[in-house]
Amino acid sequence: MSVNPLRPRASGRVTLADVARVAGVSPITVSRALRGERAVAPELVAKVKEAAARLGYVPDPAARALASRSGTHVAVLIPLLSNALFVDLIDAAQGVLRAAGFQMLIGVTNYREGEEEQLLREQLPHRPAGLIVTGLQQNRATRALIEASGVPCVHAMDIAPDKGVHSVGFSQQEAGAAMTRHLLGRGRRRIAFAAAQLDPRTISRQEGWRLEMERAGLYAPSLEWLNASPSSLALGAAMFEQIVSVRPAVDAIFFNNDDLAQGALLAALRMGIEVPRQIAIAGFNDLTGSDQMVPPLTTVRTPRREIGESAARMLLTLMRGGLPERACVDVGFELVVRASS
Amino acid sequence: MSVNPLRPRASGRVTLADVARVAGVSPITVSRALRGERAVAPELVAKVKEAAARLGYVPDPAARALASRSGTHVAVLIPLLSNALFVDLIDAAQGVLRAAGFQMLIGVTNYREGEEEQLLREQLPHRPAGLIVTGLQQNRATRALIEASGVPCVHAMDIAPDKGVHSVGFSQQEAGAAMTRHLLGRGRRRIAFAAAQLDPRTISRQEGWRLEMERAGLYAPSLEWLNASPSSLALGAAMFEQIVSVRPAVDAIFFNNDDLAQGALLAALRMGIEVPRQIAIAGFNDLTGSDQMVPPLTTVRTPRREIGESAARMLLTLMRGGLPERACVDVGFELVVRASS
DNA sequence: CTGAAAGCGCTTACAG
DNA sequence: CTGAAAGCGCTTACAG
Repeated sequence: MSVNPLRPRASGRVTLADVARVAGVSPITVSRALRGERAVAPELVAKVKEAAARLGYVPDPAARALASRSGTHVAVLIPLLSNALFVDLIDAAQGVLRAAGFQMLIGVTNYREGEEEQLLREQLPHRPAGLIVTGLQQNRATRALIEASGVPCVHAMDIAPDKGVHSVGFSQQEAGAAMTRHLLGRGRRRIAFAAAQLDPRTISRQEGWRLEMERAGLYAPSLEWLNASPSSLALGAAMFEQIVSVRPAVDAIFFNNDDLAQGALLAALRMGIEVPRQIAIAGFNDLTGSDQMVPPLTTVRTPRREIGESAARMLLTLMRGGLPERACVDVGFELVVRASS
Repeated sequence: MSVNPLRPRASGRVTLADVARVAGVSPITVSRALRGERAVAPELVAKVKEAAARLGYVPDPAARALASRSGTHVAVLIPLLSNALFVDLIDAAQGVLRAAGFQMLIGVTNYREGEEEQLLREQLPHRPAGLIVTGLQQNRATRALIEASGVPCVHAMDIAPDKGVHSVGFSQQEAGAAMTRHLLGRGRRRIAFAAAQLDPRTISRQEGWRLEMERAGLYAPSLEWLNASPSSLALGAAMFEQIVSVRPAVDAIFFNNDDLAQGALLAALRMGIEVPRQIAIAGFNDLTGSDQMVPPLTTVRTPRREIGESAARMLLTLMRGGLPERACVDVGFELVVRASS
């Protein structure tokens, strides 16, 4: 049992002090050299880095968080893990954040009222270095919490051009309008809007649809089919069956999410209804499988990975005390026209 | 600017010491009373809790982690976020862990060689209170890391009845065998096994299929269709087209994951091949939409939420220093026979 | 059952 | 450019 002189502490863990001893400098100099903070003589930096590497030094995040009052992790709040949309978002953000040395803590609200606020109250004591939240519709208390914490925060998925917040996303309303214009351009007149979940982004898309329908003089409340249940293929199938039976004159349905539209296409198949000859179907998000449907689904491709990356990068800038080029990044969207319309 | 006597610290944060002062006890007593550790006089506990509530005291996780050498979070390592299987797993585990006051940190390996080890090297310095990893096939270095860290660890998805590890899952091989027996029972003879990703659990299922086929005297290497690409509907469609064109005599295909099988069903629809009359299709996992397919998909329902919850509960026991009733929990699986077979 | 002391491993704020 | 001191807010280990 010989004691390795390079690892003097019996506790096992190599600390800053160990590195300092080996490098022949003070602990604070090691701290500064390793973080690249303030000016440290280049030769000392080299000596410190070599010593740290030799000892296999890994900084203790808990000690760092306690001393600096800011952790090395970012908290990300999303509504759902069961929607590929948000999974893509966090997966992309994760990549950027991790490369920069930040951990990511995921909070899921399940679209529950007050859950975002509750999660924040649990998260904030952990001193996250940054925050990414979904959408712009935080309640009063949540906004106050964020503000008071002083933790940099980026809003993902939607954009707020004027407000004093940082956001990355695209105009949900404009996307809803674009799909509606496409269907109108194909000669469809009685275009139903069918949605589930009814989150703020859904409502924005509905607004886009409604404005275009009104402009075309075709809007009617009976074309709106809203269901607050979670989105799913089964629900889409059920909504499709209901719409075609109650309103046989409807000649197109714009579903608010691809899973609904996929379910509708499968229901049409079962019912022997020809798409798009008898009725056009459109979706939203371009989820997995939409290109494989029979017929392939017309939809709006939403660049959620790009949103995740861009939001993470913006947050990185804010966490480093910098100012992002723009406080609001519009990544746009893409109409994907396939055979279902 | 009057100073609130209940919040003496200018820094804003309410600390243990503040609570101790108000309750008229020492800080360590507050610590013990709040954690329910060791015996503290009931009346003191009440006084402390009241003071803590009045001051709105929230323990600082960083300070606690530094002092106790153990964090208040659990690290969970999964292969992919884009597979609903793992999302369900962590979502369920999250619920149990959060209710017990633990945060959850998610690491994604993307099935990359060595990535699990790398993630662990990043995570362990954060002193997680516990670990949940996917499967049982960790490499040597990874197992050594876990062992040396002393952090309690539960393996999810597969089971290890004999080994000295803690596991929650079901027998992947037995599930593969059960589906194969079902297809054989329906009179199918040339049952192909089609798989993507080829992770250890896929290989186990293949083993189950192969053993049953051999027992029936029907095994042939030409029935194995393995593709290391990620699983997707598009890949399932492509594999289906290839199999029926190269081996027209195949009368059933057992796909290793539902997304492949869903893609195959849609491809059959496009090609005008009748399922199950001309060929039977079976999947695995019972993912969203499988019951909506045309025809609905026969599959194996895997209780991943139950696995997540059970693994989290077992870990909770271990983290509290207890010994779980059983080191290996088999949650089983369920054959779901629908019209596609 | 309760507490005074020491310490976890860093960084901040102040000097020089 | 470098460092000695103090402190972040808890818990451990030792007494009594």
